[in-house]
Amino acid sequence: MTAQTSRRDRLRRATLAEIREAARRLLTTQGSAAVTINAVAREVGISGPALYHYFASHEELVAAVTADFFQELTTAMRTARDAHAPDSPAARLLATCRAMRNWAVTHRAEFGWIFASPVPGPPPADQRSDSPRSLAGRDFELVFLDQVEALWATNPFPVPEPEDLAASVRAQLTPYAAELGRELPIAALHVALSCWIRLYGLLCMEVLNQLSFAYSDLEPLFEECLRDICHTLALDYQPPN
Amino acid sequence: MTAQTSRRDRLRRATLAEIREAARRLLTTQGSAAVTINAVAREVGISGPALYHYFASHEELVAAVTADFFQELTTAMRTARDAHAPDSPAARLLATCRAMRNWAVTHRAEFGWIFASPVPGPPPADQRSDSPRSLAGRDFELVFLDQVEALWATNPFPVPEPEDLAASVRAQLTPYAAELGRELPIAALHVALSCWIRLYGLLCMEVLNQLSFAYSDLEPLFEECLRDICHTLALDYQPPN
DNA sequence: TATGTTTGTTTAGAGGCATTAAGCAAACCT
DNA sequence: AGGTTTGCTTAATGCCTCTAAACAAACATA
Repeated sequence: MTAQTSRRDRLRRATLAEIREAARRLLTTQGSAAVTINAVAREVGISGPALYHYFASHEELVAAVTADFFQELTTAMRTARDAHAPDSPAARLLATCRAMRNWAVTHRAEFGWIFASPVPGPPPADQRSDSPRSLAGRDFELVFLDQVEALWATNPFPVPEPEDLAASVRAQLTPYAAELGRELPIAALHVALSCWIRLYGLLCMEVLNQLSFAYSDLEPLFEECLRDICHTLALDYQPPN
Repeated sequence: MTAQTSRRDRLRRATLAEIREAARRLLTTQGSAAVTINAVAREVGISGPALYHYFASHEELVAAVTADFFQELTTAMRTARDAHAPDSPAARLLATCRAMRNWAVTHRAEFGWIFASPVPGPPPADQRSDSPRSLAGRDFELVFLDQVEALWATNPFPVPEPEDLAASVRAQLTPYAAELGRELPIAALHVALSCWIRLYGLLCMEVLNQLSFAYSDLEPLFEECLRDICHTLALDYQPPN
């Protein structure tokens, strides 16, 4: 099925990679506004419109680069997780989260790009959920959720009683839970997502410089957040290193 | 001191207001990318470069509009707060926070603009902290912090022991506390900021559509967050309405 | 009141960006 | 060997930011 890599195929693949690298280089060195079709083409050594043979539009190039970032971040998290045995779920979850923040602060431009790049919500009908960008984003979320699911299987954590879970939350989460197809009750999924939102939201605010008016190093806040999350998930918090 | 409003002054002021209104209209109807100098000028009825007599650059126009949004949001929060007597601090704080979310979801474009608009951190030396945009942003944060301070004065909430507060947090917060000049111990300030970060972060993620993959209506999540915050601040949570 | 300055505006223009169109040459396939 | 696909180029359109030059009306003042 995988087309035999003809000479042309290999060249094309190499150029595609080079283009994405150039785009990323421009982003990290000169900011997101510098990632223009023309500038990237110049960087690669081809002339403007030639780039349209590789990406149909500026938006598509942006999406491809975003997918790259998601994948790299996801890989970093998975790698950190796998450095700990499956029978110590707390260590695995903490390592995953810390790897996430570590990637975010060592790749601020890329992490901010993931956020600030236009995710205009669901205007284009059902959001083309098969685009590489969406797939990579999905995969990213799953790193966390899958671990909570594994945790639930062996060390179930307390969840709100059905009567304490707002009916609308249950209604909203039902389709998503079905789409996930995981063995996680709605209430547990809600707890997991709440934790995820706190983590992700904190990093978002850190990288978008919304907290620099008061804090310069958010690592202690992040660790406090992890402590809270461990408490919520009935895990033993362990400080880093 | 206030210059007597000559005829020219009045006209200028009117044009300035009209320009900012036009910019906002373009933002809400066509998205942030549509807020260009040319488009705004067209909307107002003057021709491109004329707008440079009112704003020195596109960036400055963006900053002015951002300041407008901050002010409007701040006013909405203060108004909601003042609808409750000063002797029911819980009601005042809850009303403030709910007004914040209400403004955010009824003015998604504006709230997202506040976030996504380039706050490139502290590259320009000390961040020109006297720009209208920065002042308005400062004022916005104070709506929340001032209430926590008032709360602290009458109903002090539990704060972490000094030995539980990371030394670096204390070090980081000391200059900010001094700059605030409020009667709030560092530990209490830290608790207040943690609450603020959760609130603001949740709204940020909601408006930036980072949660739409699972939730469509985040109001219940916001109320859960408020419940947590009330618990942290030793307040009685009261459901809305 | 006459004169000079400030202010609001316009058109022209430079330089950049996204994108499309037309054309050319090398690589590929048959 | 000939036709097709692919990669690339230059032109060209229309948008953008921003500067420059020019002009007229409003203002200030001697």
